[in-house]
Amino acid sequence: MPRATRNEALSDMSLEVFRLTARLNNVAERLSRQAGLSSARWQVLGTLDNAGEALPVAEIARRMGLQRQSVQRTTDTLEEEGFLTFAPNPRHRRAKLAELTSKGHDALGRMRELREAWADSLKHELSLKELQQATSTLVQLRELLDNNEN
Amino acid sequence: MPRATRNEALSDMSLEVFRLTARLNNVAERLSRQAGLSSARWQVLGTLDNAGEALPVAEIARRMGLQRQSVQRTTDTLEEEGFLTFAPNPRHRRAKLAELTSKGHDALGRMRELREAWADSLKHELSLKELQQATSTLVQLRELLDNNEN
DNA sequence: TCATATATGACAGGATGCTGTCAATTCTAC
DNA sequence: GTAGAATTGACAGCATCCTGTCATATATGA
Repeated sequence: MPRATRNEALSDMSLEVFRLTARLNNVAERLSRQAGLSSARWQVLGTLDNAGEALPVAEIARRMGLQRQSVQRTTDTLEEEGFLTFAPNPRHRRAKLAELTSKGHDALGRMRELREAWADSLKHELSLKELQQATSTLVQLRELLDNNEN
Repeated sequence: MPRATRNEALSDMSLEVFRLTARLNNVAERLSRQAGLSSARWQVLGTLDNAGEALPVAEIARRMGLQRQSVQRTTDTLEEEGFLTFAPNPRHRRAKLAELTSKGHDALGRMRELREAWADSLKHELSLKELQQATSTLVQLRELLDNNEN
């Protein structure tokens, strides 16, 4: 494959990722607002729920691929609003463990309904295979960027 | 295709798009800093260059898929720093036309070199076909979101 | 023509990403 | 065991996205 062509394809994909991100964020903001959340807060709660256990902030950040300090603020807000609480961490005195409250679980349940309704309303021609293949390519690129520190 | 499976694939892809965006933005910030730009400013200049003609701010925003006001501030900064200028628009008194200065062209030239060097250093196994197929899927989803106002 | 709708830029404020720095805590190597 | 490295949270500041509102300019339709 010609070098220039490959580079151009990479560049094109990057620009499209940026464009799509804006749209997806808009959708996430609109849906999550109906549950008293935002896109960022939803993702933090989702990460916690997905983990199946209480996690320190730094660990949530790693799983989301964001900086510690970005997640810190979001998590603090979520605690203030009662969506999660901090429990003592027997393995680290400072790194308290964030865990969902019942209010947090309720909000996530509501988000699941909203997300399903939204996805169902999206009449699209994209096949499961297409979606999975595209996702796989995105994952490969992300892992490459993570490992090479490029 | 089962509804739940399709929805899950959509959700998985969305989360991966968010993760990849963070990495791509990091790369773009690091590269563009070397040319006195930022990721956002680079994209604005690139959009102007790609258009091949002077454009009002609102038109740049449409092409980038961002809100007018977001691009406005970036463009104002670029003008202050001399990367572009505003020329009168014979077709609209308020909507002045942004066009690259020679400093803007120089910066973009430098960015092209930096981008090529970066892409060349990225030893990856991603085929041209994979990249293009993934991009095509992303485009389809974005257009769907644009048209359905979902 | 003229009233209304639409498009544009200006300005302001909020949310959330980043970076940098510091102290507290834990881990690692000797 | 102890010194230095790494991790973590706290705090602060900046960039850039968003939204909302306003006045101005243009386009549309009766």
